[in-house]
Amino acid sequence: MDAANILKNRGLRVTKIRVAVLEALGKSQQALPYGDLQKKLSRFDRTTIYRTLLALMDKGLIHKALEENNESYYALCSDCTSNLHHHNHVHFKCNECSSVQCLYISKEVGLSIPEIVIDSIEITAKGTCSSCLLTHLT
Amino acid sequence: MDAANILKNRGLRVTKIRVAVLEALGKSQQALPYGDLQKKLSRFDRTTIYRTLLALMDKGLIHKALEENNESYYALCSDCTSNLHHHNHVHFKCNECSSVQCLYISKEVGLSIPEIVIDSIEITAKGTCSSCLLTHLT
DNA sequence: ATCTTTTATGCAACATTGTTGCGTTTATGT
DNA sequence: ACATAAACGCAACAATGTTGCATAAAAGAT
Repeated sequence: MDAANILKNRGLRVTKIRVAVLEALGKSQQALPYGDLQKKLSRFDRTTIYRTLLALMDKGLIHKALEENNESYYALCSDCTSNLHHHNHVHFKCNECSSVQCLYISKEVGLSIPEIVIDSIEITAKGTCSSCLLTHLT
Repeated sequence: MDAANILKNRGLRVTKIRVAVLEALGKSQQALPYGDLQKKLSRFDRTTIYRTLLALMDKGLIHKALEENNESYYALCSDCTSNLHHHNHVHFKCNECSSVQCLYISKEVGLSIPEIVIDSIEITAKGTCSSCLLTHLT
């Protein structure tokens, strides 16, 4: 399904920047930091970029994969709806190249703590990504 | 051990703000967001607060428990050294009161993904804290 | 296709967070 | 008490994120 129809299905108007954001995140295998998005979308106003990200997050089309050192990394959602966000996947950040990606592995972490109700659990793994590992071999 | 000796043991000079930060975090059962620290430490310059946090993090005395919505939450480390940071505990954020705390439960999450090397795993749980649960009962 | 209404955009202004350079002050060992 | 190395306060700056408002664009109806 193309970006325009994805937007319509969530009750969002089809605008250039929304399509551009979805396509930018869709093309990338990785989550994109805000700075990268701003560079790619420099023809749009910064305010508009922020509002676009908020709108897409609100409708469950994208999510913040990671927030670190004041950088937010955004990625497409795989199976969120407007009302329900499912993010039971793992986020991975490479310590060498700082790339962030969503690992779609099912990882159920059972946690139960007395006197506390746990609704969701986020897992962030850090290490070395495949492309950085490859460059080590040379 | 008091704050002054903790600082000396890590090769840090004992200054008012470092003691104040350690005591503020030590007194609180929760991780403190930067904004709260700034309020508590308003007698010090903002720059100094930032540099203090960096110095204490560098020596493994405190850590960022969570970074969310551009707020960093800081907490004391339990068993980090200058060289080695152990953060294999769980961070918990209450969705209602936004409080953040470190849960010192041992939770080993085994994750292995082909072509990727994983060094560390961070777990953040979200839900309702005990004090918010109590207020629901009334 | 044009009109109308609702929504989104761009711009300006502002708030907050975080960093850097530099002169002054403070902590520590002698 | 003194010397020196480190930390502090201040000013300036950069980046991120938000808000209000006038203008422009999208979507459905005519």
